[in-house]
Amino acid sequence: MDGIWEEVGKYPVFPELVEGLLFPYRAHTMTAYTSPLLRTLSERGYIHQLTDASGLDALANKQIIPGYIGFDATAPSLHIGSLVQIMMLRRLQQTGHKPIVVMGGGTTKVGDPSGKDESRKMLTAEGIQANIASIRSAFERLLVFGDGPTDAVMVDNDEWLSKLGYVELLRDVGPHFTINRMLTFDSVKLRLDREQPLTFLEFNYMILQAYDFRELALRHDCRLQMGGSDQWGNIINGIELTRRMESREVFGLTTPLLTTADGAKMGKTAAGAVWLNAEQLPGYDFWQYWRNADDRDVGRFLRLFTDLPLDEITRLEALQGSEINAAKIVLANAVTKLCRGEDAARAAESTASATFGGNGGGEDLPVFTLPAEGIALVDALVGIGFAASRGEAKRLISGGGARVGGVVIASENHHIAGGSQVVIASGKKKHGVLLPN
RNA sequence: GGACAGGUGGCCGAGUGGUUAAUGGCAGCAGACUGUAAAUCUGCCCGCGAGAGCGUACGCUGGUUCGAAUCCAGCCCUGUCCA
Repeated sequence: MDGIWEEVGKYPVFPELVEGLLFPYRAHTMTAYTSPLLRTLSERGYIHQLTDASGLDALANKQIIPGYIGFDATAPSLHIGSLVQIMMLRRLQQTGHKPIVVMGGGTTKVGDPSGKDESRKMLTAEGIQANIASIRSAFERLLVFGDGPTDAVMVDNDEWLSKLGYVELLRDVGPHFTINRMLTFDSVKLRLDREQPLTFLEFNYMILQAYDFRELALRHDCRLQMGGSDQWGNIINGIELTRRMESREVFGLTTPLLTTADGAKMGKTAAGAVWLNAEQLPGYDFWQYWRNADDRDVGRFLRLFTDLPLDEITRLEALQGSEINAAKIVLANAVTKLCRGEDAARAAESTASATFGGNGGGEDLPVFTLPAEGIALVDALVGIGFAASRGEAKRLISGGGARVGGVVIASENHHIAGGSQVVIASGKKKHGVLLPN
């Protein structure tokens, strides 16, 4: 990739375009693209780096582009850190191309060292397959699967990777990689610089991912691999390998590293990741995550994670002061609807407006059983999940953060009477209902 | 296989016999201010216990000591260099 890219500010520049344009062409501006695909991706903020912008633009005008993104199967659900990638596949389909979802059943056995400063524990083959089955549902909401030319397909790279013979792989693929170059990759360098172990197993990840691209080019005539910016190196490897082994030209595109405006990695909260699957995170919490977005993120998130038209988004993100809250509600509703369905979005919104609007809670709040004889406040807080231990619950109370029926409770020994439903809260945002049984 | 350096709470990182449930920073939680935002300030941040206190915890196992994260021995793991 050296020589293709120069950095101007934080955006990559295409030298061949710069010459003709007198000013640095930035990948973020959209004017240079003519294909709906690249125009859309560019306008909505998905593009960070692109291997051959004009080549891909031309190809997208000419044919249906099968494009893929690989997903690890390290957990039973993807979280919203992957949502940009999924949405990008959605855009691909929306603009008339073919999304290929590659589940990393094989590569997850190896483990991608990118962006991780330590190895993660190995998963069993069964665990990986269970995760894949569970992850699948999220894609089915956002992509149309089927047999048509632009229908999405899902494949598992274990299908070909697990059949590879070691010596065969070494002979076919090995000559196309030099250790010298592999050592320069960030994923490797990070570990070496920090003097952290990088196992030979992980070191091979990039080779397998490169092999994937080649395999998909053969099987599905795949022309494009997309991914997060941390995947740039891996993607380039795949492009090179496909060119060298098959003499096929394929393309690569990465998204910007998605962080929130205050610099945090997207999708992590106190309670853990913001999971896409309802089994991992209730719809109300999912909705709240978006409702609580930083002001500065609203426009960006609307473009990336919703299908709202751009002029509408421009209007919403321009709202000033507390009015921006209206845009956040639009954001929360739209994303929740896409990922969880319309009912989930509606339920979450009405619960939120009841809870924060004043009187009582909504039916979407977490619930805990209130025994007839009542319950100690500490136990209720732990039971409903607002505190991890009784000690933590007590600290919450003594810090003035615990409420019963809207009233701050100062006593650690407070006992909630049984018999009638009551809302308890931790702080101003976490609410739950105690229901008599 | 050898030499050297290391393994501390979610992370980073102090601590080299008692005053250490363990400085500090980050992350997190709560309070104030607000708009369910940001920034800022304040408090909290292993478990149990109303409390005095008790129980666990500094890679693992054992030992020395009235007392060990800190000393000793063996082991496991990691890194750097050497073979």
